[in-house]
Amino acid sequence: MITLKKLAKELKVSVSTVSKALRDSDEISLETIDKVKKLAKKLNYKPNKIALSLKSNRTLTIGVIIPDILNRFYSKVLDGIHDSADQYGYDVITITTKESILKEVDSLQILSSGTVDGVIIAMSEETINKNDFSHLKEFTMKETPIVMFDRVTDKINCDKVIIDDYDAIYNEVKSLKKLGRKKIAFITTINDLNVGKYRANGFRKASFDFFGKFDKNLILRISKNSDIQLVIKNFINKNKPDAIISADIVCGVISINIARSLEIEIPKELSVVGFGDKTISEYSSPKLTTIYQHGSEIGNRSVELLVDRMNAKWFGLNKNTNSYITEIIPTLTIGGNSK
Amino acid sequence: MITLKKLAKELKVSVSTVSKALRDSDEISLETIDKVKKLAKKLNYKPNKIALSLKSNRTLTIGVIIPDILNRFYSKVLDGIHDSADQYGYDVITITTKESILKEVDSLQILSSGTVDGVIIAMSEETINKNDFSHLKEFTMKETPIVMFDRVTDKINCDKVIIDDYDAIYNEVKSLKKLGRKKIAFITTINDLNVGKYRANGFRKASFDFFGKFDKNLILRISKNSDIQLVIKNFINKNKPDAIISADIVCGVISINIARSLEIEIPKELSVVGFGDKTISEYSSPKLTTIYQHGSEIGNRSVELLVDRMNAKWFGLNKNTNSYITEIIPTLTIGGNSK
DNA sequence: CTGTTAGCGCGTTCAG
DNA sequence: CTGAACGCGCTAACAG
Repeated sequence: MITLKKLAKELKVSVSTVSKALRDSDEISLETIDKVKKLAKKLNYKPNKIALSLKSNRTLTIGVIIPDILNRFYSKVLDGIHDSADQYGYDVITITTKESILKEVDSLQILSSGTVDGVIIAMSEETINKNDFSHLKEFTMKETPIVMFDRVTDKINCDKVIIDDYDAIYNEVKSLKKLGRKKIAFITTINDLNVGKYRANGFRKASFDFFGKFDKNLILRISKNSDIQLVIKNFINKNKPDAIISADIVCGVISINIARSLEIEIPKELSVVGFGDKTISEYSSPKLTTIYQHGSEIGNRSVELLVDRMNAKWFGLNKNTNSYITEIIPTLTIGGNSK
Repeated sequence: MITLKKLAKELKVSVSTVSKALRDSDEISLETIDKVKKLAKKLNYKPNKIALSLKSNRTLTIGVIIPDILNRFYSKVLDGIHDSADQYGYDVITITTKESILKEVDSLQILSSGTVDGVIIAMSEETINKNDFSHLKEFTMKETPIVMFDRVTDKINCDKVIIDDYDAIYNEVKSLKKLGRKKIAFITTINDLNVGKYRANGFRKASFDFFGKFDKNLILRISKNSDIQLVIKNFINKNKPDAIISADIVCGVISINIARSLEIEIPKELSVVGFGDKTISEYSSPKLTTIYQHGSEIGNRSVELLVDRMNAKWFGLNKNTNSYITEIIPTLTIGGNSK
């Protein structure tokens, strides 16, 4: 590794002269600057980030804690985080909890030993179920800023970024009704998550508002280990809905394909709407009507909020420490089969 | 931030006493050890990783450079990397190149300023197309070990982990023939990638070996911006294959759904095989016959190889510096529609 | 214009 | 048993 010391030795000057020369200090003669820079370039000198961090107490790295990197939504958010972080000059260190609260606690520990300047987190399923946020509470007591997204809780005071799950579904029911649909079903595999509940609530409320009643037979909750394809097939056969809203990212596509195999015409006899993105919608024919979650925007905004907090900390910019922002990223329904 | 210094001040002892006490040194009285540890626990003291790194010249962090985190294959590998890295006690910092050689060069720069102990990389598409590996060559000259996976090149000397793309397709043709298929088609959207070429070559060779000829009309190369669904539909109508092998992760599922919409019975009239994983195969009905890439295993092995090199560097273990390993992870075909 | 000194947080000498 | 001194690589305040 090339260090200032080595350059200094080679040039027979002091370390600080080299340091200053490389930063174009006007305390150093142009001649020396030139000499130093030439050698630095030749030996491909790179200032050691670790040493810089130790001095400045900033690592220019942010930590991201997510439940699962294989979940398409989270990988989209992560992608957005990467993009924005890159723009602001931050590196990203990611840890996945696999939905375990234990790993979440560990992750927070790891990140609180000075490796990152800030943290972005979506809580694990277990954390939500156990309703135990003590590790997060503890973390917010420290000086490292934290931003929560998607899986959030009122119990923790910090900036948050979420999508309007409730409204997304509510509005979907509304426009399906406008298209003349009369028997709208709701299929979910994520009812134990907050987001899943919000979406189900949106559906229930909309059913009341637009149809005057809510038929609970039209909600299909699928448990983790069941044969999704089979369950949906039976459900469609039994209930014959003319529209299906999927609360998650897979059931929409599956429903379309099942319906086709049952000789149901889409969108004539059945509209299918679900969360997803462009790639997901490609998987079915006709394409799924997709509620686009703006995963990358969520990532972008999370980084921006975090950067604001970090700047406030380092540069003492005017940022009210006691008031936190909860930002709601709207969903968008595009394309597909329901027109 | 709680430091040794603060603890020392609080307890009115010297910094080194605190340091030793925390590490159970027998130079320190049990009484003092107890006192120190109690306070450390109370204040939740965590040794500063940055300072440790500066001293030891090790960061216990590995850097990962991948073309795209939204690509399911790479996110699976990344997941495997996370798992193994975690086991070995390493953090993971990830950078995505978005298939740009420029970003790849940058990424390597970023990671070579002391932030990571080792690097795992899959090259960008642009790097491969331009055939320009100088930045990688340069990197291998430094002391930071590097492991390449999936997108690799002979030009660079380092450990590598790849899958047997050629054999995977070759064997697939073989078993489809065994099932009585006579007109096997090959659909690809990734012909400009090495892996795409290997797979196409496997198909070509197998066609010769098992059918005595190769009909190039049965290879469908789809360009980036075309309407995949439409192109495949026309292709099937025109060529009427009785089996389709998809070189990538999307065309298999799409083909099944298109075929169904054309009233083609699967698997009776048409078998469809493609790369993917369990989730992907759920997207079609009947399910896709899936060539499983073992993404996580690739990640696991990459980390293991890297850890070996890093250990060799730090602890001088017996590891031949001049001989590098190329590990081939076999594919596996599971389930689906072709029986 | 250049060099010396100090200090970021830590662990490891070496002296008391 | 305890503390002072040193060095990891770097910058900044202070001397010359």
